[in-house]
Amino acid sequence: MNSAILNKRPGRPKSPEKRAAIVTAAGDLILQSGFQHATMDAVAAEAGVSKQTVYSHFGSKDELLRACVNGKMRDHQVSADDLPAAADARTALTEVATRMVELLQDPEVVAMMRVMIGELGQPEISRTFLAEGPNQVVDLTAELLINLRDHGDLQVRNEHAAAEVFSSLVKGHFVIRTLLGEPVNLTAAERRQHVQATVDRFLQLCEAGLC
Amino acid sequence: MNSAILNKRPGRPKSPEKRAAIVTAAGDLILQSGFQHATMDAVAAEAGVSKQTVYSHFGSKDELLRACVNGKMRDHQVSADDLPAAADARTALTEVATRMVELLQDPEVVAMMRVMIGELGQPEISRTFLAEGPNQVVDLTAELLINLRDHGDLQVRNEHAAAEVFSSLVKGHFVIRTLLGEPVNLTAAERRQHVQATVDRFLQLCEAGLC
DNA sequence: ATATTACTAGACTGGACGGTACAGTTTGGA
DNA sequence: TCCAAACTGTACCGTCCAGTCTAGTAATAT
Repeated sequence: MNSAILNKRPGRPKSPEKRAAIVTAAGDLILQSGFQHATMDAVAAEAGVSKQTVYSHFGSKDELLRACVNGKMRDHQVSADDLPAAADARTALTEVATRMVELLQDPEVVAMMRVMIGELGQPEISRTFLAEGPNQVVDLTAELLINLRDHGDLQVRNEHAAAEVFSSLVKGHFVIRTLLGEPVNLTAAERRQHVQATVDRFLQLCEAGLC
Repeated sequence: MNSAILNKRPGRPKSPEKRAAIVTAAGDLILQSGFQHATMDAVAAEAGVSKQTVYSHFGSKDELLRACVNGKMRDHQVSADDLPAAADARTALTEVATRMVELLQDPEVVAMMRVMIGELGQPEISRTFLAEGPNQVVDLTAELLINLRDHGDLQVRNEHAAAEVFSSLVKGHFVIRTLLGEPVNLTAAERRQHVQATVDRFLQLCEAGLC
């Protein structure tokens, strides 16, 4: 049935497992030590696969890396479904800020940002990353702010500017430090404290009409 | 006199001009297209100098790059001298924010950040950059806040946390966008507007006791 | 069973690049 | 003037790496 649909060609089909192993290996290597350190030989070895197999699944290193980045982006993608439903501004914003902090502390996410920033080479890739990552977060936050204004207890002047302020406050000085290699290890308590302070500040700005 | 001090060795002295040309060439190439794209051959060609001369001034590529980064850092260094003297909080903060925005828009600075972030290779270099760059800015801002509290019209709870909030607000969403390759072209008016909004917000937070 | 394709293992090519060697030229100090 | 060292130019070495080739083996569709 399905085989009739999936296999139009005779002979041994390509193993999806091997393909997955290759992508995983490449991802690991990239996030471990950057883009150009992930050689095709290393990928093949790490995936437990011959180099030729790598080239049979992916035509070139570029293609493999693109597939790899796309996969990672899918893994960490945020969408409208992630928006909290609470109409109470403080609760909703606290929830969002917490998720944002978690995201920013995720080593995979950080490594990905680092690679994206360092690799000027593929402008389309970093463009996509920006759109699906940071910009997407701001856009979704703006959406949330509109919801809170319309059906909640928040006053917002310019939702997009406000969303940028909020995300800036959440990011704080952590991101740049992490990107530059200084390990930032927040305890759960510190994370909570930062989130709360951020939400307090943002709410204050909204009340004062400065957002 | 001085020649007796400067030249202990016989023979032709190394040309400082060539040394400078090499560093400049390397800097240009690095900022243009990253770290590993600046090959020694390219540096030599760009500097109008033979490769051997490059190696006579700098023992290795690493050494050249270090010298190069140090030079750039000296060029853009901020120090306590840059702190505004005004006791009026709004004036002083506006001035600082303006300088920060200018710094963040400087293509050289951005390129340097990008290189530092992308190049995990030399931890000491990026560590230094962090300390002399972003961290230094925050520290100096904190110093300014103390001055304003002690001799001015500002209330600040925790000067360091406040400085981080301030710098985060100034940076906003621009930095990450720029780093990811999206050109952010602010008109002078937009820059002024952003600075003013930032200062307004920060002052509001201070008055509310949230900084 | 057979054709067809996937896969392995390893040798290989070609180009890029860091660094060296060397022969000859220039430049400055003593 | 003469020596020592800085330069140039070019050839060269070793290494790394993307990508290819080959010969043999394993799996699967017909």
